[in-house]
Amino acid sequence: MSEEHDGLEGETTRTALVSAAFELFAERGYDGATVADIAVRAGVGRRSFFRYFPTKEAVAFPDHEGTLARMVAYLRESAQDPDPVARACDAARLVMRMYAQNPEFSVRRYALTREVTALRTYEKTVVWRYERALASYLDQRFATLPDGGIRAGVIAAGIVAAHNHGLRAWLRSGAHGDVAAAVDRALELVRRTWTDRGDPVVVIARPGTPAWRLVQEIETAHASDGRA
Amino acid sequence: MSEEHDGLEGETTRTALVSAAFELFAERGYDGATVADIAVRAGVGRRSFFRYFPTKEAVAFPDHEGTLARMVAYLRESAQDPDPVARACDAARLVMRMYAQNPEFSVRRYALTREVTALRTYEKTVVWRYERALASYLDQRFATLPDGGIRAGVIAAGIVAAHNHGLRAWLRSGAHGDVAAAVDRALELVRRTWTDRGDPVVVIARPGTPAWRLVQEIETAHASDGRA
DNA sequence: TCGCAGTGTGGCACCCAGTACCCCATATTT
DNA sequence: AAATATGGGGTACTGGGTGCCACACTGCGA
Repeated sequence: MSEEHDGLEGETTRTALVSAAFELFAERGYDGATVADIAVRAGVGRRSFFRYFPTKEAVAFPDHEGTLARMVAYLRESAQDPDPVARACDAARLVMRMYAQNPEFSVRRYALTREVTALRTYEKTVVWRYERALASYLDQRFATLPDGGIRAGVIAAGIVAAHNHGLRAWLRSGAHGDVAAAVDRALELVRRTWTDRGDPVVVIARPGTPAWRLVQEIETAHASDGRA
Repeated sequence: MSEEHDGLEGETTRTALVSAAFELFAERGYDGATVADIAVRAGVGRRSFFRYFPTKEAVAFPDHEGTLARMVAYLRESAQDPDPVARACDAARLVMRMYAQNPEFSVRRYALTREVTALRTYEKTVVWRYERALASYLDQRFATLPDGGIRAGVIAAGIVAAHNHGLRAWLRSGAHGDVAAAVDRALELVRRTWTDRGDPVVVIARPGTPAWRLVQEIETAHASDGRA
């Protein structure tokens, strides 16, 4: 137990490892910094590094576990939402917000991830977990639909792709501009094409038909359009 | 140069490494078989293993490099196809056919990949390369569309998800049934929702209108529907 | 026939991530 | 004060991956 702590005890060693890692990655690059180096700078033993992070790559994505847990919780309480696709899009926005909370950190990590193969690989497994969460949620909601499983997988993949497209454009720009707007725009494309718009209604009206009659016709047609 | 060769020389050491690897994986599991073991059984030095495969995981996916190359070539010569989404779906079918060529091998690899984390991770990077190829192709074709980049990414992700859904259903079944049909069904969902169907045509015809007149109306309307 | 490059291979030696095991310090309990 | 849980440190080991060098073979020109 050393004399100098940065303040809080308990959660600090973890964050100390993260900042030490990113310092060293900036100084010597990812491969140039060993786990032993990181542990030394963080003031802990090498062995302790692996108590906090299962692999060296994991230290670069310290906040994804929590976000995934929040997403799963969010989806669990969304079992009754009338528009599952929109709800899944909202769940994806949780990830965007996590990135938006630390723009500088996110941008640095993005740059690092672009150039280090091991981190790109690890990132894919992280993204995969999000996609799986969305897909299994949609799968439940689509249980009664024909090809529900396929739809669920395809839509989940589309949501993740759209979300990441918007997010990465923002990251490439150096976190200038509005992330939420970029992600919203991308997600809206997915939501629009996959939320069931139903069949178009054709009303045949002879001249002289009152307007309220037309409205009534259209509304009853739309009302009977839902599959439920 | 040993006395016993299996026949062909030159390409054989690579395939020898692959079969040695799968033998040992079946006997001792993935982690139980070291690269040195594989090399010994294949009759080559440990160092030579890494001349043929960059990592231990890569030996489990020996045929994906070639398939990716074929997909890229196929897409390169598809620059004029009127229906890019359908073309991208066809490109994805190349992967399905590669799996269908060796059903037993594919099933065994699938089982192995399910239970070994390292292989699942590696598989994601493989899939990622296919998705990137499809996305960049669609991106070129959608260059003039608004949100073309987003569409490209989303559709590519959807195609990959649909393809893998059909493929994995077949693999889980032990390679019984028709892969092509399963993949076609899944891909058709994607193609249908993303190929521009244009606006529906409404023909107003009074009683007595001859049938050829109706057909003519509809066809001219459809002909002027394309964006080109 | 003799070099001589190019290429594929084996054999080290080495680095480092990740793990099993043991030990120690502190805190809590009895 | 002794015993016990707990969390972290240290050590040694396994195994993937790399750099380097030496060696064999092949084909080429002198």
